[in-house]
Amino acid sequence: MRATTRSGPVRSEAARRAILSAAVELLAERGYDQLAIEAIASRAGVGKQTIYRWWGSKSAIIAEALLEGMILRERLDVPNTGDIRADLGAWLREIGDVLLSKQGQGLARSLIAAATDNAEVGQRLRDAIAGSGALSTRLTAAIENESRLAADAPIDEIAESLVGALLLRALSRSQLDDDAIEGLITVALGHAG
Amino acid sequence: MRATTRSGPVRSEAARRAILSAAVELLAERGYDQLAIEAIASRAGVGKQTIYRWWGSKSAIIAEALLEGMILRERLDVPNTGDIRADLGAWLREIGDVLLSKQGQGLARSLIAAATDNAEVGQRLRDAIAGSGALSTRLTAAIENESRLAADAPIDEIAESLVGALLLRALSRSQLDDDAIEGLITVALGHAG
Amino acid sequence: MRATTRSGPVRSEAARRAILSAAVELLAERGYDQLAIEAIASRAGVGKQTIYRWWGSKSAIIAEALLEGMILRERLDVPNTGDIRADLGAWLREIGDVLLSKQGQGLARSLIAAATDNAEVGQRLRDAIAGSGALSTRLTAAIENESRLAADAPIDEIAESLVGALLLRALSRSQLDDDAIEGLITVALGHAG
Amino acid sequence: MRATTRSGPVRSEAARRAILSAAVELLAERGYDQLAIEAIASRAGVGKQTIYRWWGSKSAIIAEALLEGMILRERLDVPNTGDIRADLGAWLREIGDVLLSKQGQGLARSLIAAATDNAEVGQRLRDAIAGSGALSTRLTAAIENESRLAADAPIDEIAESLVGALLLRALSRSQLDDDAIEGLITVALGHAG
DNA sequence: CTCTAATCGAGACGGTACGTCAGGTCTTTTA
DNA sequence: TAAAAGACCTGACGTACCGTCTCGATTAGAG
Repeated sequence: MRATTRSGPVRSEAARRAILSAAVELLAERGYDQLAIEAIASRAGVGKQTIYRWWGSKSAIIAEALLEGMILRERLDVPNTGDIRADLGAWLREIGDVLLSKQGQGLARSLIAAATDNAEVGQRLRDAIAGSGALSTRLTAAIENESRLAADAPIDEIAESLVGALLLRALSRSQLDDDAIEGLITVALGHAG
Repeated sequence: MRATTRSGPVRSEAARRAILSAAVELLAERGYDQLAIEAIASRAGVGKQTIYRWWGSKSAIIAEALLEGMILRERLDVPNTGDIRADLGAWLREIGDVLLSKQGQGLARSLIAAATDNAEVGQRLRDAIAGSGALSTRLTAAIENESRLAADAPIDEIAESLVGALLLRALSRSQLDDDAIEGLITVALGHAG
Repeated sequence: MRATTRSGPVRSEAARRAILSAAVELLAERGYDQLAIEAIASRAGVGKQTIYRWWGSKSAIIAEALLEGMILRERLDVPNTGDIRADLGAWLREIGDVLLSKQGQGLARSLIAAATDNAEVGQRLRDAIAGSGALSTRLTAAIENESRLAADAPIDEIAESLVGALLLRALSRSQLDDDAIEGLITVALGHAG
Repeated sequence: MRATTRSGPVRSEAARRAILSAAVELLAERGYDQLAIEAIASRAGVGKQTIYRWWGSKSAIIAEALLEGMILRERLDVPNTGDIRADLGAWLREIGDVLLSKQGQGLARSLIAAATDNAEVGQRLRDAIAGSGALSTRLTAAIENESRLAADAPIDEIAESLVGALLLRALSRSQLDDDAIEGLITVALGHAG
């Protein structure tokens, strides 16, 4: 008894990449709501069926592009100068520029919109920004080396608070000024009376 | 010199309310993406044009319903027993039930989706939960009476952090368990090492 | 006992004329199918209800305009030089110019379209061109004075044939060249072998 | 060097026929003005886009149905007993029944209405009744064999006169009685004094 | 070196919803 | 109480995409 082995051509990597690229481009240009599968297919020079064969929805395409680092790839690292307060400030400023600036607002809201109809996008978005990645690592390091954070500081919730505040800003279209950044850091790092 | 007064019939309040009600019902039933203007019109027993005459998009309808308190009306008050930590815990549990429970998740994500294409929804969503309303008031009271919060605690940012974290949970479909609630409160109220 | 006299303003003749004029203008500009009651009202500076109060349909407006001679008023007279053949030729050329020329085709087809949904328009169109008016009169005169037509020539049917042929040309968008005019006259005036 | 052949699915003949049939049915039931593309699509069990993909207007559908002989197929032949006068009488009576009778009036006016916004319908309508088809043929035969028509009788204009008269009758909703038929035949076949 | 099966680009198909236009009715204000 | 203005419900318009389904051509193991 043998496993029946498939014959015929194999999935085209070129098509896959073209689709992801087209999707990312169009997401930036038009926003998630205006992003049409037909437009992706056309831009990628691909038949619609090739998309439907491999992805179940447009949010799944975005999820995969996110996973491949084709969106939000750079500038999400938290610096580590030894001063957690300064580092968080720099990071918030950086990420605020990317996500909340005039040009970037669309992107942030597009990703949020994608997350609303695909759990995986939500997860990956969270991971990409707050996740096991850079932010948590930096906070952990701060506990050990900087004694500014209590040893039992709730790292996950700190990260969530920061990222959640960013999300809320993106939704309400408000910029992140210096005072707000200061305030958020104060909350994150503790401010008991 | 008088202002020229328009003659002719006046906007129908009955139609306006029927539209808002239908929109709220359908939002809960189907979610924002599946919410069709035609369905609202049909459920409200109204012509589509009557909707387009007064609102520019479906998100504008949601924004108005939010303003009228037709969504998220109840259970958003923060209790005041004199113990801010306990009160915040109760409030988070309550609101977590509304927004993150099986039935409620749709609502939270629907509101977020609506916010992604309408700044006003974003603003009002923020106000409705974190706004000048209950949460800030309770935190201010805590500063004065409970000496758990420093006098200069950044109240707005605390509220933003809490609400943002809730929305982030809604996006990534994670429940709010007791540990998470504890963590969030610790962040909110300060936990310096 | 007195007759109860109606109070209040009486039908506005100004409005009536404005409506007919606007209808005639728009009929010429846009054609019957594109002729909208709302456009007539707007152009006439009149409320829609003022139209619906007095007319049952847009074709009824056209019928009245036709009756008032606001359409097809001029150039429909048949000349009478004593030579019926020459006179019919001149008349056909004239009317052919009005109804079948580039600019006029629309008018002819518009009137035909109006006739398809209003019997009165059909009747009046026929009367206006072939009717008790000029054409029949001229043919009758020809019988008496020119002995080219038999005394019992079926005048009504001759007129019908000529006008019908013109309308048929309008429908099939064919011009009326000299040969066709000759042929029609030959048919009209008799040509037995 | 070969012509590049399109790949992909091919036009559905079933859909095409269903659309034409539905259109013809609805034309008879409701008349041209009340004929809605949506109703055709629905009756044919077809998406609207499938109609718009292949036809530019509802009149184009009627034009094609006319070309396919789905309308006015039967009973338009002119009999040939050797007596042109009798034959034309029979034909006029026949066609008058079809087009001008209570049931048929709608059809005649519907076709005329279709012709007013589509040149092709006008042409085909003319061809179907007066065209190179039966009527002209019969008249030509009469010239050769019956010596009732002069050799140079203007056949096209005779046909036009007859059909035009029918058109005018249809527009003015008047029946075609025996006297009128006699008169028209007299005009058609010549009656010089 | 064929045969077979799956992939690909293309795009037609039955649908749903869009946002707009106009129809005919009803309501309000002004004259 | 007619007339202007215009809101209302209805229904159809023509368009954009949806997700499914053919097509014909191409391509890579299996026999």
